[in-house]
Amino acid sequence: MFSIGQLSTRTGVKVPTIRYYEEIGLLPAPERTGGNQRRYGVEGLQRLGFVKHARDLGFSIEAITKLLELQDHPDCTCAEAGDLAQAQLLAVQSKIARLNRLQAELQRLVAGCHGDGTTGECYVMASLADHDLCLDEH
Amino acid sequence: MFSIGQLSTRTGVKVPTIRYYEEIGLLPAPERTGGNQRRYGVEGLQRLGFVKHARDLGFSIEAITKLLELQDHPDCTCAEAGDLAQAQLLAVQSKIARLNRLQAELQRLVAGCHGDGTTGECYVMASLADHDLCLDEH
DNA sequence: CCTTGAACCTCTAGTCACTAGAGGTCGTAT
DNA sequence: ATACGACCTCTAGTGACTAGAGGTTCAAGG
Repeated sequence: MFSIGQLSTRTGVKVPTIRYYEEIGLLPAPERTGGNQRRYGVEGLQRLGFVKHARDLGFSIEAITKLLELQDHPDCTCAEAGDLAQAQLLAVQSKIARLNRLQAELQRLVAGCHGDGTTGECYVMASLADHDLCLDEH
Repeated sequence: MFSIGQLSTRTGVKVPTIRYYEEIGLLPAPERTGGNQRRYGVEGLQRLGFVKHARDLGFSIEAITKLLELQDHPDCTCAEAGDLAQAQLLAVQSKIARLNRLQAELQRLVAGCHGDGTTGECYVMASLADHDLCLDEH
């Protein structure tokens, strides 16, 4: 049996976050001691590990809820899990593309600034004020 | 003079968001008509354009507040603006690195799923449940 | 057995950057 | 004069937590 603190150190999920997950129904309410403290079994640890891992991969709580439902009904087809992962992959890829564009502009912006003038003639400020100075859309 | 709606269509910032920016002090309170409606001049339009552009580049409201202060005192050195842009660039780059790692794992995850089994034997589910199946840390 | 102190409990409120909705007023075109 | 869209304020909600107050329980050392 694990206390909530032990679960926290083992999974890397903070204690208030674990309680929050329970509150929103992502984790089932565990047993309690006579003094009303949470005690988790191995299955609680595993479920939280699953949640943590999926969160690290950027899955939303909503998506994780669906994944957990699939996990609880292991005879359902796995296509849906694949779809969720696929959607997550596309979201990640579009974020990367967008960030790459931002990176390019920020690099241009930083390169143009020598830190030796006043903001009145600063390329960073001018570029932020005037979108037309950007090379591409964002 | 522009109404809040005209400002919205010209900058692409939604009307409630403009009011929100005013509320938190990012935009100065504009003039009002006799009937209490906001009327903006060109400088209001420009300031909102600046904010929009910086937000699109991922600057936090806090950072934008600083940038606007710098803009309002154009005789200060621009080094600080450069620092903010530099910090933003580093943040973007680390996000990109992280997302690239996630992308790799998600691709592996999606590739391993053929959508023809049950979740009991699904690679997606197994991989999410067991972090040890990951190739690298995240 | 007793005490100490860290870990636990609940509850409320705050974070960021908005977004949604209710219920009412204003401006402008016909 | 009358529509009707755009505007106003205010409150509350979003996601995914985080922080703090104020109180209780557990486990280890004496």
